[in-house]
Amino acid sequence: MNDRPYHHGSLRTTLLDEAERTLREHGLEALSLRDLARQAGVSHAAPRRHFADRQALLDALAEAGFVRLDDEMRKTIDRTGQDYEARLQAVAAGYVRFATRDAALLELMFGAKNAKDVEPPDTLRAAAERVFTAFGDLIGQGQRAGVLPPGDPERLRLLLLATLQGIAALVTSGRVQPGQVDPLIADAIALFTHRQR
Amino acid sequence: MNDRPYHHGSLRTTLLDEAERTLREHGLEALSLRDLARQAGVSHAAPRRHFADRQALLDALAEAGFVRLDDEMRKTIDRTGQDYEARLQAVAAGYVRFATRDAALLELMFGAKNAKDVEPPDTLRAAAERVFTAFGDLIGQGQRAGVLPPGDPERLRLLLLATLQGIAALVTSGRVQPGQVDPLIADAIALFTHRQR
DNA sequence: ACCTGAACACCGTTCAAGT
DNA sequence: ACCTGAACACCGTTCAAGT
Repeated sequence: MNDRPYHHGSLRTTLLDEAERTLREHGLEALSLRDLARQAGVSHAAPRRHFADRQALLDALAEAGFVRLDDEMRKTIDRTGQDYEARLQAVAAGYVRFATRDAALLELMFGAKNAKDVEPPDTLRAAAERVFTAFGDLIGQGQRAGVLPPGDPERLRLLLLATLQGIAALVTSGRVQPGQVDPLIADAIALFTHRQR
Repeated sequence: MNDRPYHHGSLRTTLLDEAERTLREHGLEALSLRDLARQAGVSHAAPRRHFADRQALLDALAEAGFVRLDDEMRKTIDRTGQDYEARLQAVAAGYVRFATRDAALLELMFGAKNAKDVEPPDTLRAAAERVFTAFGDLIGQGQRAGVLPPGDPERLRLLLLATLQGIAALVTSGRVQPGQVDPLIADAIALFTHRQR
């Protein structure tokens, strides 16, 4: 512990990893720059070199979150076969799982509280964009497959995103049990595909 | 300012009102007990008599939020006529308006971050319950009117709630413009009522 | 019953100085 | 280029004491 060299070497990565863990296990309130520095074995002012301020760290976390979510989504799409409804169900379930496992991170990603007057950096916006594009592609596939109704794909995309986001919020707040998630998603998809149940 | 009596008289209410305003205008981060005390013209330790700690104030805010939301919902229901779809649209729009106007408050109400290990007080749970019951009633009306599909009303209620919560989240995060809200809600309701568009 | 004032242990942020 | 240490202005929380 004390034989650490003067230069940490990978402080930025260490801070981000540790921050993501703290966020997941103890929430945003518990995330302190001084504490992260302590865990990394550097002085409290050292993080300053890598993150201008606390918000910069949070933005970096959000961006990494979008990158990971995008990754997971694309992997899920690759893994599923040609059955569109099964694919949609899998992607939706994956999204909700991410959102509930990393609820505090998702809040950061959707910036409810930081969006007061500060603009998110371009790299964060771009990472978010990629996720939304992936959702758009998924909608397009469904429409071409005739499983989703025709019409403005943008509206369908927003509606699907809203539904998943909402289901995740209900789980996070304890109003829906994790076991209810998959049937709830199936219900939601049934609405979209106009299959009566 | 300085001619204030030793006993404030209505400190609790003053603190809550001021806190709600701060929450709306500057977000949760900006909410400090010491600052509230300062604005109320009392010492920083005075709020302690009314709120055991910061979390107790946040819980009280959340509870007041549920009470107000419940109030608004019931008023909206009373105001609308017999056209069920119009009523549903009005209630949904009202919910989303509340959620976007008081986004930080809604986060408190749905306790994403405080739900780490602390249990919310009974009064808060009860206030939340009343809102969810109102939603359940609304679903029941729709099913009896034959506008909503039959089947488990609980699932429909969760799905509707999730959709509205999700739409609000998209607005709050700036991914949906306020002007897009009403059409988006209309789209969502159309899905529920199985009207093709 | 309600509020004050001092005290304690934390923060984020800044900046001159060290390696 | 990267990190330290002291300093500053804030927090929430506690508690003896005042009215």
